[in-house]
Amino acid sequence: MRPQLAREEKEVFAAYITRNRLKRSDQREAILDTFLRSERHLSVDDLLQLVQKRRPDVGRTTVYRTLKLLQDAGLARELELEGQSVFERDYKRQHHDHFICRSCGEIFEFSNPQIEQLQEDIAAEIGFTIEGHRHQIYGTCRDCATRPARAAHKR
Amino acid sequence: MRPQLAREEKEVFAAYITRNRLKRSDQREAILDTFLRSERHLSVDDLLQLVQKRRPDVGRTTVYRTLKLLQDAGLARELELEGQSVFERDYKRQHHDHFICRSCGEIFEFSNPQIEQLQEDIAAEIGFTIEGHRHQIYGTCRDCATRPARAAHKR
DNA sequence: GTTCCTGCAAATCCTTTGCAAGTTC
DNA sequence: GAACTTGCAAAGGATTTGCAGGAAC
Repeated sequence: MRPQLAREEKEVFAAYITRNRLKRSDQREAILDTFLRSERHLSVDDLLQLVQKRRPDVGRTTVYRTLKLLQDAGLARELELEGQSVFERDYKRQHHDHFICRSCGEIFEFSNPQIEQLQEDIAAEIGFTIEGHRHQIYGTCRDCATRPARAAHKR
Repeated sequence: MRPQLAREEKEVFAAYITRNRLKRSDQREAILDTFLRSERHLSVDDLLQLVQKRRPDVGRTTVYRTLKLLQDAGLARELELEGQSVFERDYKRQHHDHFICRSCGEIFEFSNPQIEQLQEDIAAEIGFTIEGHRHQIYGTCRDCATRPARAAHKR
C-alpha cells in the first residue's frame, strides 16, 4: 500500500470535517484508518469487526454514519453486490467495474475504455445523459475453477 | 402485446406446476396474468396493487412467493435497481441490459454484442468464467432533459 | 384424505433514527 | 457553554417464515 496516499486521504477527511463544521473523534479516525489499511472490499460488518479489534467500544451505528461521511468526502464508494453491499476506496481512483466470484467472493476490478465509449454511443442514440452506471460481472474465478472442491466462501 | 406468447407462458407455468408436483390456484393465475398483461417493469408493490384491483383478497406474501416461482420457471427476472427491485418478463427474451432514468423512473432496454464480447475478452484474460452480469446505466432520459421542470417521479 | 396454498402475524435482516450522556471546539 | 458525536435501543422498510384454516388433487 501507499502510505503517502493514505496520509493524503486523512487530510482530505480532516478538511471535510472542518469545511462542514463537524468535529473530529477517535472513533472516526479509527474507522478511517482501518478502512485505509485494508486492501479488501469491506462490508459494514467486516469493517466493524476490524475496527473493534482495536477499539471494541466502537458501535455499528458509528460505522454506518462514518461510511456515509467517507462517501460524501469522496473517500469511499459503495458497491451494491448481489448479496450485500461492500465499500472500496474511491480517492484518486480511476473509474472501474467489477468481476465477482460467486464461489470465493473475490472481487476483481477492470476498466475498459471501449465499453465506456459504447455505453456513451448507445446513450446518445436515445438521447440519454449518463450520470453513472453499475457494471458487475458474476461467475467463477480462475482459482475456484481449478480447485472446485474447496468451495471456500469468504463471505 | 402478443397474446400468443402470453398463452405460451401460461402453459410453461402450468407445466412447471405439474413437473414440481405443485398445485394450481386462482391467486397464482391472477398474479401471472396480471404480470403478463403489464408492459412495464413492476415492483412487488406495483404488482400487488394491480392484482388487487381484480382480487382484493390476494396477499402480499403470495405475490412474493409466486414471483419466486415465476423466476424459477424462467418466466420472470428480477432487476435489482438502486432504490428497489423490479421484475420483468424473461420468457423467450434475448439478453439485454438497462438504462434507468433517475428523474422519471423509466427503464430503457439495450443490448450490444460488442460490449458482451469485450466482457468475454476481459474475463478470458484473467481466467474468469462468466455466469451472469448486471449492467445498469443511470442518468436522465431525453424527455426529462427537455422538460426539467416536470420532475414526475413515477416511483 | 393427503399434500399443497394462502393470509395473517411474527420474525429476520439491514439500515436509520431518537435520545441521553459524553466530547470537541 | 454550545454544538456535535456516540452507543444503545427502538423504529423502519423489505422480505421470509410459522402456522392454522382452506383448496386442490
